[in-house]
Amino acid sequence: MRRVFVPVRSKRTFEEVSSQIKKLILDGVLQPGDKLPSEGTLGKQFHVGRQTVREALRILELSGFISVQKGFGGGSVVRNNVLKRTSGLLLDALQMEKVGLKEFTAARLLIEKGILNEAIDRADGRDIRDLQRNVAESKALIKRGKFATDINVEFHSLLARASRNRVYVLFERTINDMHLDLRRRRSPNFAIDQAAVQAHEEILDALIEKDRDRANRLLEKHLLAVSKHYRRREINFLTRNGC
Amino acid sequence: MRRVFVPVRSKRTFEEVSSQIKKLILDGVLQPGDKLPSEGTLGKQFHVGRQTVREALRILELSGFISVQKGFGGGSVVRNNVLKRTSGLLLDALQMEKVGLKEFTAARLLIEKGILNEAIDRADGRDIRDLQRNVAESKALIKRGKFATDINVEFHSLLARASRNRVYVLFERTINDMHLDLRRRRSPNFAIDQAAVQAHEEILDALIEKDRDRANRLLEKHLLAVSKHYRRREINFLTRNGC
DNA sequence: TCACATTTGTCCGTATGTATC
DNA sequence: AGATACATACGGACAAATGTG
Repeated sequence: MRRVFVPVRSKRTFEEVSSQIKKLILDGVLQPGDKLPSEGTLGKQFHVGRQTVREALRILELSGFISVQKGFGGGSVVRNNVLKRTSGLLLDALQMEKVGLKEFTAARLLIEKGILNEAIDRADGRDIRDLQRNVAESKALIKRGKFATDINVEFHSLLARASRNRVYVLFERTINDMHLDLRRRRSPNFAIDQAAVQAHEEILDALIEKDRDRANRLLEKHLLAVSKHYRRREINFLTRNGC
Repeated sequence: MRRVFVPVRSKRTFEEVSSQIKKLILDGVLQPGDKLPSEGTLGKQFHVGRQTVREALRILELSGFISVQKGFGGGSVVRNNVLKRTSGLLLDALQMEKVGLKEFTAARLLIEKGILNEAIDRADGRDIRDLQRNVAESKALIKRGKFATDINVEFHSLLARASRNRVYVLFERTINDMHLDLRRRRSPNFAIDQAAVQAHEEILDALIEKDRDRANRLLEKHLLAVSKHYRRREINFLTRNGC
């Protein structure tokens, strides 16, 4: 016998408003691109004040369900940025827990390997072309002596997309956000960008040839090299003031 | 050449307020349990109105950085619920994307296998005892003809904790939330609970004996059986109105 | 370039509900 | 029961942004 009594906690008004709107979005009644009424109009329709509406909109905005713009023709528009927003919050969560480099690397290895194996099975011509273009662009940057950090990180996002699994995409985005946060804490390093693009090229070759073992070996080597580099630099990972 | 121009977007006042408080929390200046000043006091200190403060607090509350209580002695208290909140938002994100059972199962397999392998290396006596107690309690429930869904789900959380990797813990929590959401859509099923606890017991045995191959085989069989059960029942996974 | 309308952003004053002492 | 301190909620007002004519 479980859950006979349901917890009685009276919802605050703005919570009621936000979950009503959220339900409409999840049910597909409101779709991305649809414009919500203005704050004042919403207030009248819900019979609540404008302040209440605003707090509800803040929640929906932070969750990525809507975006808000000021000015003439502005207002709230339904979006599908929930995934994007969430990865930012995940980063906060892991910062709060002061997650270390070892934990991050282990998780990254697992996720990226899973992605790679699915991508080998599922990648189509377009995926391959995008990955090749990514590597080519990165190599061009490197050749001109420029940093290729962002574009190298994007390689992994493209792989995730090729896996055709949106759960992977979400997890990978989180991992990538953590990674970018890590990169941001150190001075740009050309050698690591150079090594990364070379590794990516080799991994992509193995993927195209569907050589699973080689691809996994290369990926593991690549990720461990990156991790080792951070450890050598003694980066305080995911902490702000070194504590 | 990338990112020469940095996006200029003037922060709204409530965003400025919330990120200042958030930074204090992440830096450890404000710690869980600390009480924030009242909304009015905060407004005076930041030189902003109370509504602005309230919108900032809404953001922090949704993110899990604070909790707010009404009444005498109430107010905002610093918390560490970020991880907990985030998994709820992840669920929203995946609902929004209408993720299917196949994607869910693939991701679940990957994460849980990773967790199991780390747990085999890292679980200490206390972890083992907790897992054993979980299985024993579940078996007792089953024996008395009662459902053991919640406690069976908890088995996987305990495994995640034993992996000593908080990134895994977070991902596993997300997977578990999705799973519970799935279970909630169907009538309780005794057979699946019964099969699950048996699988858990076998997996735990293999874990204690550090028999990696057997543990992985058993886990895969267990998770695929669960997935198969849902597919047979033609559950509309992670969608609300069957579309 | 200059109003103008619309909508969000922000502030203030006030009243109510709620939980603790 | 009453006083207190706080969040919650409402309505009014003005500022700022933004597109239109």
